[in-house]
Amino acid sequence: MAQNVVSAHDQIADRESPLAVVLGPTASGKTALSLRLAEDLGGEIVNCDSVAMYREFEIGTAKPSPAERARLPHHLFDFVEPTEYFTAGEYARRARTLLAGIKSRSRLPIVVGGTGLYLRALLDGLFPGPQRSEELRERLRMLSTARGSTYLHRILTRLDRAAAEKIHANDIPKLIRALEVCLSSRRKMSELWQQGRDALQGFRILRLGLDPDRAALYDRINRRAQQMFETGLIEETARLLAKYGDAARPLASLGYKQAAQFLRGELTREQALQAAQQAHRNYAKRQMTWFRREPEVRWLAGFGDDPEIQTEAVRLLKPSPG
RNA sequence: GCACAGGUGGGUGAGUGGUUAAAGCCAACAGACUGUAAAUCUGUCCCUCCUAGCGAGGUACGAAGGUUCGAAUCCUUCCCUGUGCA
Repeated sequence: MAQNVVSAHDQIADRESPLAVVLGPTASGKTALSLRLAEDLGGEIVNCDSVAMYREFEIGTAKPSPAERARLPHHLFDFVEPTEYFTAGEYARRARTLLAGIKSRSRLPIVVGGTGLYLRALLDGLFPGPQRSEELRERLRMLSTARGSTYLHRILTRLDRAAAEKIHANDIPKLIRALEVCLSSRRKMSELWQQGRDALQGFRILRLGLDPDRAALYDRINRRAQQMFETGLIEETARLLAKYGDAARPLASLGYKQAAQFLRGELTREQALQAAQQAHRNYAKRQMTWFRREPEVRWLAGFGDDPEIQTEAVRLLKPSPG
């Protein structure tokens, strides 16, 4: 059934145009696959990788190289300032605007990335909740430090029992968001949830998922992290630290965090590398857990830079004749 | 060769006679995720069986013996490892 989605929709709804999504864990070859797809099918790349959206974070994010980007249009890379907070909601708005533009040019949008929440925000939408409030969060964070996360959970239970039951008492960030929603909207978050999500309209979505062998993936992750260290990740981190201090948000993310620990003398270079490799592996695992739940994914058992996988992917995306 | 220190589950590392199949941490595996998400959190984690439980049985703290109602914990010998002295 899944294989017929393209042709079936072609017949029924000609107002819907195709949208390709390439998802998969870090280092699975999403970039390589998306380039091939874009070139074969006349596509434009739309990034869905939260850290690659930040300016000045280059080596640790494995962004497509300038040469690769010169081959065809790439969107939503390098547009967030390092000190800026960026969110899934903001991403969804920008990406949707972009998608509409690509559609109007009759090109194939190819959304590529590993950030599950952002992808869901784009495709399925978010609930109609308030945006983040730094002041409120600051107060909640202080409360959490002073009284513990269980205390936050108790407050949430009083404000919104249904939401509290879904969030574990130890999960501080999610507790803070739920409290923020309840307090600043003066409504229960669980009620706002029931209003549903604003799913993306006007596209028939074709999800391609990369699912390489786990051991091979971990091996590739290790090598790539080492390569990042050898090709200037530490220098890049030092530059960012000097320029922004801790204010640059992605400095807390994979690779950068460990490079910063090395620079502060908390780890040796070797320890930092091993910790970075470990963090990338753990991340890949979490991504797989998220994407397994993604609906209607055509899984490809291999890496995206494998020509056979690419050919299979192209075939899946091409409308079947007749 | 002698003298100390030590050998614990995939790793690290507690435990020094009895609620100990053995803390905690890590890894691994599985899961959650509705505006910080490359974040954050949860579960499982010796083997087998089932009526799936704070259930039953079997193994287990370098090895082999011993003491004891009872040992990872005490004793003996042996084997390894580190450090010091030769």
